[in-house]
Amino acid sequence: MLPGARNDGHGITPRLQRGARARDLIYAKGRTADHAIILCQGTALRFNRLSDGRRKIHSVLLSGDPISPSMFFERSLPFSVEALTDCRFSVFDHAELRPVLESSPDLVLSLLQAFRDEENDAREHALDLALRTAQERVSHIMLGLMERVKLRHVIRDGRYPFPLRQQDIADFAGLSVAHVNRVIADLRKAKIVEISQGVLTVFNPESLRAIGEIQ
Amino acid sequence: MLPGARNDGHGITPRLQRGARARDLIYAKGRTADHAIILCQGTALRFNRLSDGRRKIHSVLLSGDPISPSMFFERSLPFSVEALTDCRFSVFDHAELRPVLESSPDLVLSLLQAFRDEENDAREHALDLALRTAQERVSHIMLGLMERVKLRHVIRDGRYPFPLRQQDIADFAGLSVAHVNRVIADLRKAKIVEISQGVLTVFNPESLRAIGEIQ
DNA sequence: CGCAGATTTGACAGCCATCAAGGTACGTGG
DNA sequence: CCACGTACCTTGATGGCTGTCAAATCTGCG
Repeated sequence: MLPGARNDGHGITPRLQRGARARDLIYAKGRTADHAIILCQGTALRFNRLSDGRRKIHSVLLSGDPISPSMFFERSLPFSVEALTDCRFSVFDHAELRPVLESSPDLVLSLLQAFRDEENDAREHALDLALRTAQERVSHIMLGLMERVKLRHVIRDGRYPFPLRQQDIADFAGLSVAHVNRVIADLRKAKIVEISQGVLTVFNPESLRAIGEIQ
Repeated sequence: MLPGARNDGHGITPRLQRGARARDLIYAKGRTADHAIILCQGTALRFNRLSDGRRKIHSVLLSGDPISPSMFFERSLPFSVEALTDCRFSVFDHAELRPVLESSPDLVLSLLQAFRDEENDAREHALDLALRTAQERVSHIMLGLMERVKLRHVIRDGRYPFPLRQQDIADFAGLSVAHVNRVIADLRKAKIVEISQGVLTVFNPESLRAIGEIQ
């Protein structure tokens, strides 16, 4: 199925299909936008940047993810979104969305559920940041992304597409690049995982889960 | 207005009014519950506990706050809730809630907005944990609570009701009690704030904001 | 080839955790 | 009235995890 021919299963046709190159800004924090955006292809990052240049990545977006559930009824968001790889995404106008939402209770329900998932994610992430070590956080990030990538790709030989650079992992896990590098080096030396050319190879998933699995 | 006489402004009457003593568990993580709970009086904590006993506080609930927006349409939550002070709360049955929600679009909208606020809160909190120092986090927690308490109480002489113990602040900020104590001691020595008997006295709000205000 | 971006590594420092001990306030019971 | 227990706050000593800074290496690409 071509991206241009897709809809969301609710009979809504996107007004626009658009693309972005890796590192392009898809949405700038606070910018007014009367539309919702859903990622169709590629990987993107939700993040905030502080005045001193430090960055916090809130989540990684994969194909099928909306930029944010809020964007279905809000005109601006409190974070930015940037393409990590080349992306394609669909744009849905608020004007066209509103009547559909108002007449479709189950669409509203999936919106509520999307919000619930986002909130649970954010809470779990905060728990990680507060209580887990660097090793645990990095492993947990890998495991979380692996789970989601599995739903979209056939995985062979434990090789997962993994487009995050070490700087991205650092900004996600609240660590310095140097330390993320050391953590990954340790995982590599222990023959648990290896990252190379945007591919995460998992040699020992049990050990990885033992370190990064929550609860 | 008596708590028992309150409703939420949408014409829904709570099925039950209930109370809890300080330190009582109001809701246990994962427990099935076919109702939503709204705090009417007192202060409560949303938290998770790890198997090793460590605790992460996700947020502080004040009067008027729902235990969680999810609870309006989910049967269980992924965290527990405990009374910090003596509390009163209202219980709304799902069975009675559902038809009201389905027939009232603006109620659903406020639910969506509540979710948006929760998510933004959680994200901002994660950013704090990832990028801020202990001083900044503790000050930020104080400022956030002060803002919300201002909406509910008349504040005189910079004296805010503040029921969190140092252990609670630690579990909220992802710090050890010992270090929270040192941070608070520094703030006291700098004549910025003082905590005593559940009252936070702010001597120098400008300095506090200079440390803990975000952006 | 040469450049830019990313990864890797080492030396060093600092923030904060851990552990331990003591202090204070307050209620309870003898 | 005092002894005692409990909960919470306070403080010091020590160490470790992780940040900072800097430089070298690697990689892809024009």
